[in-house]
Amino acid sequence: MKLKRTHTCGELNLSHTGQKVVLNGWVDNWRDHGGIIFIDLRDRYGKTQVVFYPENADIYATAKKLRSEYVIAVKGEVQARPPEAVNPNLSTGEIEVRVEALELLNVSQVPPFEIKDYVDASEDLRLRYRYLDLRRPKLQRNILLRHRLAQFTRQFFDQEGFVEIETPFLTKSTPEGARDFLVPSRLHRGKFYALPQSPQTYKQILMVSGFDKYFQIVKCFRDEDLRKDRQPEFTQIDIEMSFVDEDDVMGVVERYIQQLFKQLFDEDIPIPFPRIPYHEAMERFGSDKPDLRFGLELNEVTPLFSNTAFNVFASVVKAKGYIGALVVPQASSYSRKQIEQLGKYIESLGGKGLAHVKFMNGQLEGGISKFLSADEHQALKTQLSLKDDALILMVADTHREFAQTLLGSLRLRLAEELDLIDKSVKKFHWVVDFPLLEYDEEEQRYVARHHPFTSPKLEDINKLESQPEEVRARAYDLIFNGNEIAGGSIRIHTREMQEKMFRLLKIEPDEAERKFGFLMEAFQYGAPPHGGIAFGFDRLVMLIADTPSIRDVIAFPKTASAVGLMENTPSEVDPQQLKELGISIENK
RNA sequence: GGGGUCGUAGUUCAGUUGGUUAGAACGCCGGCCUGUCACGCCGGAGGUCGCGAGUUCGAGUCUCGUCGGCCCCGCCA
Repeated sequence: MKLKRTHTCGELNLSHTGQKVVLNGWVDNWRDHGGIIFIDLRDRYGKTQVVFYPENADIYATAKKLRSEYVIAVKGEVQARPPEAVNPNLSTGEIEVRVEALELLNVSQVPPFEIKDYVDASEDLRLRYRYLDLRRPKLQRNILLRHRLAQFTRQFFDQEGFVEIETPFLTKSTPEGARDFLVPSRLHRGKFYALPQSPQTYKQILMVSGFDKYFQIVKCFRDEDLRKDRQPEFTQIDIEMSFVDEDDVMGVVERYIQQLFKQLFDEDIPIPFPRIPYHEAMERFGSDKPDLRFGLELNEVTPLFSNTAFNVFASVVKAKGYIGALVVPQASSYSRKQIEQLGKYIESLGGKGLAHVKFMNGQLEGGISKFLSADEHQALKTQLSLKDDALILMVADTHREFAQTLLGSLRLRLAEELDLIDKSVKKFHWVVDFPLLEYDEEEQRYVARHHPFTSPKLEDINKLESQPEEVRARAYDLIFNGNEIAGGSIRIHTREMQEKMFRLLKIEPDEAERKFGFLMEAFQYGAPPHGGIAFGFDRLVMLIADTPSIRDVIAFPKTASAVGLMENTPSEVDPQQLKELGISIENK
């Protein structure tokens, strides 16, 4: 390549007029006027219009053949555009480059879709040709934002005295939590490494080592089903600190978020963030990650129906279940069909159904109103402070939290349909006081809600054996506009407590020893009290980039079925490779 | 594992009650054009209607199966 760039395609302006410059880039668009030819040259910094005149026959002949996505180098003089030809939509729109030399660096086939932000292509096609999709300004902006966030993160935690330490990817499979990705060992036939679900145990051991404040921007791997905000490999900002309690960890995180928005976007985020106990979040919003940008809170109405004749509610009351209501104001125009759709939605989530009544002209009508007594009408009216034109949506289920979750999902859907969310608002808050354990019906035992290294609250320790489900954890989740973006806890740091926890989880002592013996052993050599948190980095970037999918902020993501469409992963391997590993494949 | 939804030209889509030769826009190819910038004008090529069965005189359209994309439930300490 003879012509090496002196400038990028985004930086030239009137002040460069008269200068000889060289630009390298891709043909974004071409306009051949017969005599004069315009090319928009594109690189990641922007676009610059270059002009070919017929004077130089050789160059002009080559220019005639230029097509979309050809890679070229041009040399020429920066000239001011005629006033009527200035393009105000382009940062370089006041100038153009009059080409004196042209080097065709590479041609391109006609791309399978146009590399333009205003041209759509299906996502599978864009994933198949990810390198072309990544040429688009929109995706480039996301990737560059991700880069800036990563750089800010390193700078912030460095300034706060944190040490970035790498932990292994070839780790040990653990019984609790997500399914592991396994890596067979060639040197130890029949044995496997596991890719880390998170560097949890390593970072705790680094605390035992005295590193005090650790962070890492690190890949994690979980072999579970995907969602629009979940990929099998994803990135965490992993943080751990010694000699701290909840307030210290939450404090660092609040400063991090505040400075992030200040430095990157000059936005002021007030701290500290509100803290909402888990129980309250469920009661008021039906979610452990409530979106606080709008109201529409849940109302429990179970007691109103203690003697109801309405069978559906009566059976739920009898089973000590939960009946809750959402009151949608000025919604009497909701059509029968729309309400039916909401009912189908509840059923698709596993609910038994959605009951509704309308409040018009001072009384309840429609829906289930005819099954309710006059007293019940009055009680609903009073307790829900009903005003005319309200739509009341009710869900009942024998399982209290499940019913609340259904209403929580309905609440989000209604907010979307009724446009209740002010998208310019940024709401950060903590959810705290999570239950330490939850009962797993399938496994017939308690499992850790967060993870088995989370410390119980001191004041609840005496309930560990008597009322395990009552014990609260020293855990905290950070919620941003209804999305969980970070979660962490104060950890257990003594062998005794850790053993007790494993016993509660019905993990046999010899299994605990095999899987976590190294951690418990480390605790015996002066483990400091410690705690930490981890951010879902991709999710954070996704929310800040305001894009609907985590795939939009990952250079090479997988599809919903965990397939890499560009490189075709996963794929079969050479039988010789399997032989070396001592692995044979069962018939499918 | 379960549910929903989509699949028609290179791309994004339309396609009526099952009925003649499946359309549009953009892109692509050829021609014309010296101030355009999502240039313009003229002409042209381009289709295994995802795949496989079935119903029917006749299927892009209906039925069943299957594959793939996306979304949700389960799952994700």
